[in-house]
Amino acid sequence: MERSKVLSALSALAHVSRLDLVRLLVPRGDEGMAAGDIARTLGLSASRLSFHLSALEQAGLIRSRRVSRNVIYSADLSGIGGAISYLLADCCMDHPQVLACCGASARHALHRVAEGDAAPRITDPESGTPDRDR
Amino acid sequence: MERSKVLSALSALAHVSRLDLVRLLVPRGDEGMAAGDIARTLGLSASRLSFHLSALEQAGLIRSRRVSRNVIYSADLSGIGGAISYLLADCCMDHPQVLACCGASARHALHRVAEGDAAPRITDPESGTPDRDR
DNA sequence: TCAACGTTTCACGAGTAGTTGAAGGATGGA
DNA sequence: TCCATCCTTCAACTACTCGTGAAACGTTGA
Repeated sequence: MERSKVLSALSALAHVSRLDLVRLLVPRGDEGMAAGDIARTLGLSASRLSFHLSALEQAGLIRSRRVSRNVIYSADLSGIGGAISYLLADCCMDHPQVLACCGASARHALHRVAEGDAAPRITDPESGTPDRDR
Repeated sequence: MERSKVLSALSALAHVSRLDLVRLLVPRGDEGMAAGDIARTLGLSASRLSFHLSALEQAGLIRSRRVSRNVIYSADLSGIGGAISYLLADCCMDHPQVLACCGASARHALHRVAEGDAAPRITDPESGTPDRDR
């Protein structure tokens, strides 16, 4: 992941509403959530939500698709993972003390990953994602 | 780690000079680096550097100590790790697809951590550091 | 005590991000 | 075609962040 992409991802995440947005969308996976439902859940005005959503989308952390009248937003897990990965690997050089802070739960989950329980595709969005929107 | 702390850590990292600062300091471990040397290395003015350093310190990502006339800055690895850990665990709920993006090296390192080989050596300065700018 | 050095703080101007409310598309149903 | 609904974009404003240069601060050695 390029540095400029990581920087925009970090500044996108450095806002309480947008962090809430990601927290809300990640567990919902590809199913996602309509913008209106998100606004009601988080108590944001439509225009403010739209502003934050487009910031996150431009940073490659979420994606959108239109379904009839609604626009469904879902987390871009590889984008989020890419940013975290940059911090761990390129920025902290996988320093053991940093990794140790990532806790037992991650370790657990990583074991699951190693055993093949991971979600199907992890591939880079740049290459493969075409045109679900516009 | 509290949310407000994570938010300030993220916005501290969301700046090219400060990301460079962390990248510079992490491989130097506790040994750290004097502010003047950092300024020369990164080509920053003294006042600008001081501003960025105090932003990082307030966010809990680095720490400082005075040694004679110099102020030595070093990475706070648990602070950095705590912020990344929040992103992985609290924000992404250790989603396997996010963890999968963190790459083979982190997985390797985490396995080492899980096996109890955690954090014995922290300082590892000149050996393998890929400092592109110096 | 004083000068030199390394670092921080301050004041200022410029640029950018965040919020609000209103207006502007896109879509679906009558 | 018209209207309601859902969402985005725009304009205006405020608040914040960034960068520069100058001054201030703390430490050291003569």
